[in-house]
Amino acid sequence: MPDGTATKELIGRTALRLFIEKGITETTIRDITSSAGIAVGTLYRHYGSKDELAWELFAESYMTIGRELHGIRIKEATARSKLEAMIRHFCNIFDKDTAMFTYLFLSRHRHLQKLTPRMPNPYIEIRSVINEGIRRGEIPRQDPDVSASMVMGLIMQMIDSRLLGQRIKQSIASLADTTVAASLRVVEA
Amino acid sequence: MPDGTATKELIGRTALRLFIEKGITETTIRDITSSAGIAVGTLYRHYGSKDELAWELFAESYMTIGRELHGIRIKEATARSKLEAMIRHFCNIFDKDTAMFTYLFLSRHRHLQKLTPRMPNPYIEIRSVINEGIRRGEIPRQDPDVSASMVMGLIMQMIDSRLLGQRIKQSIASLADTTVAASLRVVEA
Amino acid sequence: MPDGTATKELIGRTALRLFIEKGITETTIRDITSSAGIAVGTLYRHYGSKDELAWELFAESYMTIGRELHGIRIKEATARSKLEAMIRHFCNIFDKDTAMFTYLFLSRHRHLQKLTPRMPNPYIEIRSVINEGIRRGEIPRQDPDVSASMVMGLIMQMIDSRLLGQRIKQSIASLADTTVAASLRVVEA
Amino acid sequence: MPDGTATKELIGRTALRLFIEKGITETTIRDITSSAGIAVGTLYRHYGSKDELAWELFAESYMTIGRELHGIRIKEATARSKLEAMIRHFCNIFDKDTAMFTYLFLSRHRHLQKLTPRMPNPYIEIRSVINEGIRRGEIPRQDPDVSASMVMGLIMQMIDSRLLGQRIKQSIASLADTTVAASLRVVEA
DNA sequence: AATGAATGAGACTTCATTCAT
DNA sequence: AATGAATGAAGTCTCATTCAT
Repeated sequence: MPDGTATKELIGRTALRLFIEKGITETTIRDITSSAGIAVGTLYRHYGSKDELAWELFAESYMTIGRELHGIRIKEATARSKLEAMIRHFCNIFDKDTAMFTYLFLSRHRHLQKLTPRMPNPYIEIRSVINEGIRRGEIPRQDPDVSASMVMGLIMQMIDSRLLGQRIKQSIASLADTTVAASLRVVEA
Repeated sequence: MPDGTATKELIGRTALRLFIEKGITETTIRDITSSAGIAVGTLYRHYGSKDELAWELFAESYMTIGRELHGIRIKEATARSKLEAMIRHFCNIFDKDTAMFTYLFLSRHRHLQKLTPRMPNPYIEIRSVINEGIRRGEIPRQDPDVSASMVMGLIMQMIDSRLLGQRIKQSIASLADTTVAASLRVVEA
Repeated sequence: MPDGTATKELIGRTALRLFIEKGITETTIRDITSSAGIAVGTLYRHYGSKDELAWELFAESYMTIGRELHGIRIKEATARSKLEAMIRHFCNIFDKDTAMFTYLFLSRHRHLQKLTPRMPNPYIEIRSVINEGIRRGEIPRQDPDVSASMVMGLIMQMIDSRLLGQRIKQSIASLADTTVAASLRVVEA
Repeated sequence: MPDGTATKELIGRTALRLFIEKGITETTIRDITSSAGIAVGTLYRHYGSKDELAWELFAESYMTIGRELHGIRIKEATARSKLEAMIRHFCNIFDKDTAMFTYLFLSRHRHLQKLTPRMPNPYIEIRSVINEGIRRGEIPRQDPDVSASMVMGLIMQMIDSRLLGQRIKQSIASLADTTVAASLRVVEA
């Protein structure tokens, strides 16, 4: 029963790789289909347009991470342990699905404005951790948006460094430790 | 009255604005020329191609900032004062020429690999500050590349927050204070 | 229970409607099958191609009308009564199966050259009426092709007016009277 | 001074010919440009799209004829002379620019709904002649819309006969005489 | 220096048709 | 008989670049 699901996944996987390698605009539909070994028309049976393909690839992963961070926030007890678990989770995802994570990182500016408040959202989860930490007296009073941004900045930079890959050769584990430590220092003053 | 220069500057200014608004690939030569009120052919008298225009716009500003940070590094006395002056310098540039800074931020991934080691380079300057700080015992022993990356991450995130402009409404001055403080905490442990 | 026939008719009916609404070229196979609630492959079991479908729909109705007009020509006695009966017959068909008639009207230029002399043909019937009328002295000597064309012109225009529907809101019955009268005046001089 | 006007006219002329020969939808952009001996991009410098090209070709001629009929209506004295002059004018246009007239005839259904009430309009002129004729007692009381439609029907059929060209070989002059006579009979009862 | 009409490769997308199930 | 995923040729349109004026 060739229900097409396998083909759709093949297309998604192939597109992801090419979008990362060359950029979304620079990747043509024919790049994707010939790389995937399918006909052009087949792509359009599964995705309405190139834009829709790019967006679906983004939104799916973005919301998945949002949901996972939400799970961590609920499960862990303290602000410290939540933040640490979240950052380590980012590292795990990066290790397990570098391509997906890289795509999220590189294409976020293109897609961010299409997100609706209802969608699961990693940034909101981090801010909530800080908010709750302040309320419980675990961390000093501070602007939760500024702090959440800075924590995100540290994580993003970790990825940036790996992607450009020129300057930092650390293992992802040691980067995790360093980033956790830095994040806690930034948040706890 | 070298009016060729004025035209070239007009083109550069116009292109910069459009590149930021729509992205480089999404901006057409005709977008630029009609916005600037000139003919298509005129653009090609001043820039060899669209790629060259995008690169020249990037490299010029990137190297200027590199030179300015170099000046700060030489002038200031301590690692602390150097880092603080550098971050405040970034804020000043952002205030004075937001468009240029935004363009650098958004297009860096496209251009970074074209940089040669000989070119003035903001990142190198920050790393040098940390390196020297360690050697003089002003800050603890640490991986200068990791630390420089994290400081850059904080600065980049500040810009990111302003550009997406959804979450942070702080004045750039107050962001400067916060970023300086966070950077020092990250570096000094 | 020959259910293949029912499906074929469903396809024909659906295609007819869409061909009228959007034009033949502008109607896609998928438009037809999804409108009819069947699979694409099913259409091709009943019609060899889209062109064949369009032609079959045309030819079937065109020849039916030709045969009916032939019946009228044989049954009625005078040129006057034949012409009147024929025009009223057109009006009846229009009322009973507007879709089919509209399709004939709109697609005739595309199909007319595929007609062979052997096929039943409404125009030939009208010309024969005029020819016979002249021979019997019922109507003045005149070019039967020109006159038949003009009578067809009046009928076609009646449909045209209804289809574009902007200018004439008369009931089809009252249009019949007027058209009959005008046709007789055109033919009888 | 190659201002491009010549090229635009060349494109229009070529497109008109092909639209008539093959139909609008069936004529491709490449058909037009290779027939005209120009590049694809050149067509798009002069016409925004294929639809716009088809419409511009239609509207221009349609309104010109509307304006010319208006001139006739004002210049001639009686309903009879006006109608006769108008029908002869149609014949003259057909002789002088058969291609344009043919195009108007074949593509009218596609374009008619884009006409606005403000545009010069041949049908309106014919109806006005009948309206005024009734008011002055030159022709009997009758529905001006129905009569105008029937006159248009006779004219259209004359073209139809020439285009399909199978049945009528009369010179356009003799068709004019016949059509004038028939029209007057239709209108004057 | 400036102009802008012309170029044509190449992008995205559609759609009639096939065929394994 | 019916299904619908897959095909790929062909369509429309864009756009960086050139060049005669």
